[in-house]
This record gives sequence, structure tokens and C-alpha cells, in this order.
Amino acid sequence: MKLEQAVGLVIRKHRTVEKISQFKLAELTGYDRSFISLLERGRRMPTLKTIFVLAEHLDIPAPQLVEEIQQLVNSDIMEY
Amino acid sequence: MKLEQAVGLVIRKHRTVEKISQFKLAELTGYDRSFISLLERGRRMPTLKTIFVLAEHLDIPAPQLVEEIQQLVNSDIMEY
DNA sequence: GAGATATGTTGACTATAGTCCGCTGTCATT
DNA sequence: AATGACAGCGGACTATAGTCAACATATCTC
Repeated sequence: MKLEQAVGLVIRKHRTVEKISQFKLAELTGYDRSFISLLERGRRMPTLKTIFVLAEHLDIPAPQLVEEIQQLVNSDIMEY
Repeated sequence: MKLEQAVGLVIRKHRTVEKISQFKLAELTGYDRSFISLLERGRRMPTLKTIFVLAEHLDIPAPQLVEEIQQLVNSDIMEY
């Protein structure tokens, strides 16, 4: 799977687990809601800083977030 | 410590451990040498993609690279 | 002291991360 | 059917990641 897609899936997964809306996550992190949407749909590649900020507010260590992303990238899961 | 500084230190550390020059790392990763220099001096915040590419050619898992960066950020080490 | 290697630095450029605002569609609730 | 919460999506914008060429300095070796 493409890196952008993996990033989006992992972010969305943790956001829904935390039961918060894109709006709320945007509010928490200080990012724009449309940007959160772009990230989750795999249309943007975040900087490392963004990963740290998101991880913090999704209550997950940044390295673990990256780990999950990497596992998705290395998997054979496809999108269509 | 600032995130950018931590990124720079960790990259440089692993590059020197691997005993390769900035030039060589640039060649391996496909990035510009001046960009490697900027990163190591904490003047640029890489995207997550860049982290993955660098990690691959520095022979270290990306999550571990991020882990080391986080530890530096959370430490009390100062630069002056 | 000339040449080779490694890094810093900078200025101008291109690509893309991230903002802001607004409109659309969907779904659930009343 | 109206309202409200939520997400997709667009265009136009600003900030910054990453390129490229060039010059400077330091060190080391011959």
C-alpha cells in the first residue's frame, strides 16, 4: 500500500477509536479540519512534526503510529 | 530539545555510524546533498516520507528512528 | 603547497504542506 | 421536512520542504 494511504487509514482508525470528529481533532491539534480530511484520504504527506502532534492528541506514541503505518505499507492490502 | 535539532542529531549519528558522507547519503536516498546538510543542522523539518527513505538507507527501522528522536526531544539536553 | 574529500552556506527556484472559507451531501433526530 | 452534526471537496492563498548550482572553508595526504 502507498504510504499516504497508510497514513490516512491509521489516523482515521485512531480518531474513531478515540470517538472524536475531524472537527474535534482539528481543534485539539490546531490544524485545519480540511487538512485532517486531506490526510485521512491520503491526499497529503504530513511532516514529522505533524505526526508527533497528531500522535499526542490521539493518545498513542509517535513511534507506534509510525510502526502501524509501516506495517500497512509492507502489507499486501490494496485499495480500489 | 527542539524537534528539528533532534532529527538532525539522530540522522547524523546514524550516518556517521554507517561511515558514509552526506554526499553518499544524498546519492543513496535521491535527495540533494545540501538538503541532507540542512536536515542535520536542524534547518528543515522532513516529511514522514523522507523519514522512511532516510531510515531505509541508514539501515534502521523508521519507528526506531522516530523513537530515538522522541527520546532526544523529551530529554533535557540543550544546545548552545 | 597542490589536490582530493567533506561539509557549510546561500540565493533563486519549484513542489507541496497546511490555511481559510464556503458549498455539497448524508445521516440521524425531532 | 427541518435542523444539526459530520465528512468530502473546491479554489485561492501562504509557508515551507526540497532542488540546483556555486562558492567557501577545513582537513588530510602526496
